[in-house]
Amino acid sequence: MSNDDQNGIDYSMLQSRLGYKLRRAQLVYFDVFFEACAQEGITPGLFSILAIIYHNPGLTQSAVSTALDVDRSAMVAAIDKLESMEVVERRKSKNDRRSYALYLTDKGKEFTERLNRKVAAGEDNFDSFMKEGEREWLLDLLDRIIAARKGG
Amino acid sequence: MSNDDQNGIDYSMLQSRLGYKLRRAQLVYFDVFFEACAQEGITPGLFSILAIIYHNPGLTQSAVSTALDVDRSAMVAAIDKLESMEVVERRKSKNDRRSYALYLTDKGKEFTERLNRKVAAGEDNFDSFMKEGEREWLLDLLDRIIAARKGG
DNA sequence: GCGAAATGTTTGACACGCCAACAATTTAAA
DNA sequence: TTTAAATTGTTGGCGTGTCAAACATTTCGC
Repeated sequence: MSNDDQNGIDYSMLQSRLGYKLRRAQLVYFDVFFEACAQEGITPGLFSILAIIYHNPGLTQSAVSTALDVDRSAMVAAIDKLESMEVVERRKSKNDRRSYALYLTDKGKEFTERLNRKVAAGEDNFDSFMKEGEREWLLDLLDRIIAARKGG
Repeated sequence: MSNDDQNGIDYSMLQSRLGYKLRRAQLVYFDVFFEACAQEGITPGLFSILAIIYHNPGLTQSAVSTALDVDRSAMVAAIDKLESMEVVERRKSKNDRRSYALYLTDKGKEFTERLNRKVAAGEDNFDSFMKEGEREWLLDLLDRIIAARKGG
């Protein structure tokens, strides 16, 4: 077995580096993910926000940001954009006058469902190299990696 | 089976999205990778460059950039830094007066080997949640994903 | 020999993550 | 109850990384 690719480059030191391989593989799937989202005029990051709000209506911006593990300052421009697209709305919370409760509009719900179908189809369309059951196994292993984040 | 995490958030739409899970997992391993590199005053991107030059001495900057799938303009500052650390040197190519041939210095070879041990140890130290043989399986599957990049 | 392509390089735009502030508000402590 | 500490949304700055375009020098194809 060789450590060369088709260009004759020796990748020995990177061959068994999960950090490197995960990055390259993530870039590949990001393209798939991105292309599906772009068809609906949106980015993968914005889709993940919609996906969270869809199943968790009423969440605050901070709650969404911690759910997705992004900085809450990044949420401002994101919700601004989704609100300008009329798929998300900020409602003033009665309990806490500091925060907003986030909801999808009717248009937003339909938009998110269509987006979800498109993204899922885009990924499934790219799974031809996977053997039976491998996808589920991969998702499970990735979950374990994510869960082991802090001092597993 | 629930789609909630420990905070009671419903992740249904993201639960089986490889694009999302790969990104999260990559972030986790990037931290491991980054920490190991930081101990030697370097970044994961610079390590990958060293790893390529280590096993492929004499490569041009463009060859390294295509091998790592990064823009060749990004190579300039990277090699500048590695040269200032005296681990890499640009030698003028006799055949092609446009390009440089990249080589590791003796110091650079030792540096890269120590770095490689540290990065590998950092990853192995984080593999406790993996079952026997799972790591090889994962690396193989990631390779297939990367190889399927263009029109799989 | 002449036009096309490659190499290293610079530059500018753009996005993104990270961190530090800040005002308004809520919570906890004394 | 008064006061200190924490939270929320928001802005701004800084560093990074990506991407595209341009450029001079040099090489390659015809």
